[in-house]
Amino acid sequence: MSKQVTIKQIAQYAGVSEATVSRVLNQPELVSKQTIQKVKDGMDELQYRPSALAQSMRNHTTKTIGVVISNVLNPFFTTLVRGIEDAATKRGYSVIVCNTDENPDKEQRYINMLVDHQADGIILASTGNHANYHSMVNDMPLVFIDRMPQGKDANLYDTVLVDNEKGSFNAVDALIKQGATRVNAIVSPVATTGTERLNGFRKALTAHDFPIREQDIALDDYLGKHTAELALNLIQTNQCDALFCGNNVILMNVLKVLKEWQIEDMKLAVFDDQPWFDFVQYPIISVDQPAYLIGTKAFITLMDRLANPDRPVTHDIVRTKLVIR
Amino acid sequence: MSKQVTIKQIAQYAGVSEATVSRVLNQPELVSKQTIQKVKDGMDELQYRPSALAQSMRNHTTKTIGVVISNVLNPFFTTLVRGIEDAATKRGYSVIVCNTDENPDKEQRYINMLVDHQADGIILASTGNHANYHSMVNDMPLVFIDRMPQGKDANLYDTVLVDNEKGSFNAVDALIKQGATRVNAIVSPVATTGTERLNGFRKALTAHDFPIREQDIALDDYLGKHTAELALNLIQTNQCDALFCGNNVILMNVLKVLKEWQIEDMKLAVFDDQPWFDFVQYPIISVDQPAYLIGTKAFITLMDRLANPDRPVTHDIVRTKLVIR
DNA sequence: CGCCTTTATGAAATCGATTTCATATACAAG
DNA sequence: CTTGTATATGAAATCGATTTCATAAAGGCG
Repeated sequence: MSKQVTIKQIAQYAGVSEATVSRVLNQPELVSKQTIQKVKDGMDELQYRPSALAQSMRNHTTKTIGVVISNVLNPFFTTLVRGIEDAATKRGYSVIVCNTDENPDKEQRYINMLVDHQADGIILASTGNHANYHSMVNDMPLVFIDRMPQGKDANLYDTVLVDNEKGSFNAVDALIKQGATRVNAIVSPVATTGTERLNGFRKALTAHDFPIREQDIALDDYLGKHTAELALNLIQTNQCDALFCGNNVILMNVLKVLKEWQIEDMKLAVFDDQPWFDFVQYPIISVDQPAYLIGTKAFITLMDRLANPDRPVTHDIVRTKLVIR
Repeated sequence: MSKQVTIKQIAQYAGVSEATVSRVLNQPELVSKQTIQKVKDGMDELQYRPSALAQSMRNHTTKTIGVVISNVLNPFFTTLVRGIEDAATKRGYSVIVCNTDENPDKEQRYINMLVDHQADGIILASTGNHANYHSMVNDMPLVFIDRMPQGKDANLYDTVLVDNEKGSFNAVDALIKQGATRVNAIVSPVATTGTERLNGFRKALTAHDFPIREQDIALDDYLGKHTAELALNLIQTNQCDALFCGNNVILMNVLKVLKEWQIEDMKLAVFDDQPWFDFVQYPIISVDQPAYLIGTKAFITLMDRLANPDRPVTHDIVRTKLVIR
C-alpha cells in the first residue's frame, strides 16, 4: 500500500516520460533498444507491477468474470467452478464466485455487484426469478448454465445445459429394469431443472406402463429442511421400493433417513454423480453430469461472445452418462 | 459497456457539478435537500451505478480479498471458502478464489495477480515453499490458514490453524482403543499439516507402547496418483488392521483399494470429516475440523488487521472434534 | 447596515495507467 | 544543401470517481 510503485517512478528512474514506459510494456517495437533497457532496469530495480486497476479503468476491461451459482458447498457446482477457473486462468482471467442460496435477492445483489465492478461477463445458474436480465446487466455478456433462463429475455442469451429429461428417464428406467415395482421421486422445484427431471421420471413410468400417482412425488425445498420428512412419508405411506432423487443433496438426506430407520431394501437413483457413491452400501444409480466440462464450455462460450458480441446465440447441451452400480 | 452511465451524466441531468453528485452519495449532509432530490431523480432516471473501479482507483481500496487454497474440489476447502464468503459478503467484500494445486509457482502467480489487482488482503493456505512472503505482497495483509507459514517471515503474520497433532493423536488413540493391533498411516507431506499429523500418530502409538516402525508410514503425493498403490503395499506387506489417513482425499483413495480388493476388515481413521462418512460400510473415525469457522475467523482476523495494521500478530487455534462411528 | 459565520456549490487536482497528437532528430534521396 | 520520411519521444487528454480549496450566497449579530 504505502510502497506502491507507479509508472511515474519508473519514468523518473529511467529519465523518460510515462508514455515511453507504457510503450515498453505494450508496444516495445516503438521504443529504441537502449531506452527499453533503461526502463526494464528500472522496473526490475523498483519491482514495478502495473496496477491492474488503472489498466482496467483505461482499457475498459477488467479480465474478471463473475460466476453466480447457488452454493459452492454443492460438489456439482464446485466442480463446475473449477472447470471455469482453470479455463479462465489459462486466458488470464480472474473469477469471482457468488453463492445465491437460491435466493433471488442475493442473485440480484451479486449481479449488481458484478456490474459495478465491470466484470467482463457473468456465468449464471439462475434462480429463475428475474424477468428482465438485460436491464440488470446492461449489455454485459451472460452465459446461463445448469438452468434455463426464463422470462422475456430468455432467448437472448447463450446457454450450456444438460438434458435433464433424458438423464432422469434413463435413471428411472434403470431402476425399473432392476426390478423396482413402485418408484417414487423427490425433486427440488427450483429453477427449470426440477420440472425437467420430473418429466423424465414421468415418461419413464409411462414407458413401463406404470401409473403416475401424484402422491408418489414430493417437492423438496432447496434448503433440505424437510427432505427427510418427505422421504419418510413416501417410504412409509407408499411402500415404494425405489426412490429417484433430483440431486445429490436430496440423496444425502434420503440416506440419512434410511440409515436412521434402518431401511435396508431401497433402490436408489439420483441426478448427479459423486465419487463416494461407490462406497455406500446401496447400489446407487446415478446420472453423471460433466460438471467440469460445463464449466469450461461456459467460459469458452463467454469468451466467444466477448470476441464477437453479435454472433448468434448458442445453446449447448452436454451429454449425461448413466452410472449403474 | 456502451451504456455505462457516469457521474458526469448525472451532473448534467441535474444541472450540478460532478462534485455535488459525489457528495450526494458520500456526504449528503453537505448538500441541500432540493439538490439531493434532483440528483437522486437523475440517478433513478438514468439507472446510475458508480463504477467500483473508479472508486477503488481513487480510494485505494477495492473491497476485494483473495483466497488462495490448494483446491476447491476438496470439500474441506470448499467449506472454508464458504465461511469466508459469507463473512465477506456481509461486510461488502468480494472474494477471488485461487487454486494452487499445491504448486508453488501457481501460488506465486496468484499472489502476484492479487497484488496487481490491489486486493485489500489475502487469506492463504500456503504450499509452504516461499521464503519471503513479505517481499511478494508488499505490506498487504496476509492471514495464513490451515498451514503454518514457514521461512523467516513466518511470525509476521496472523494465523488461524487447527491442532493437527492433538486431533491425530485422538484419532489414532481411538483406533487402538477399538482394538487395532497394528496401525499404519498415509499422510501427505505437503506443508506443515502432514508432519504435525504424523507426530500425533507417533505419539498415540507411543502412548500405547506400540513400536514405531517407519515402514508403517507412507508419504503420499498431493495429487493422489500413487495413494492406492501405497495403501495396498501397507496392507499387504504389514498386515495392518487399521489405517490412519492424513486427509479426506487419501481416505477416498484408500476406500477405492479396499473395495477393489474386497478387504472388509479394516479400521479407518481420517483427519477431516465429511457427511458421507456416515454411509460408508466401514465405521470411519474422523477428526472434524470446523472449516466454516476457520473461514469466518480468518476473514475477521483480516478485517481486524486492516482496521489496525500495527496491532500484534494473532495465532488462533481452533478446536477439532473426534467423531467415532 | 456592515461584518462574520454557515451553508451550498464548483473548478481543478488526483488516483495510475494508455493513447493521440505533435515534435525533434536522423538519415535518405534529389 | 534542401526536402521528405522514418524513428523516437514527450505533453496532454482520458477513463470515472473523490476531495481540497476557493467562492458565492444566505443568515446572524451588534
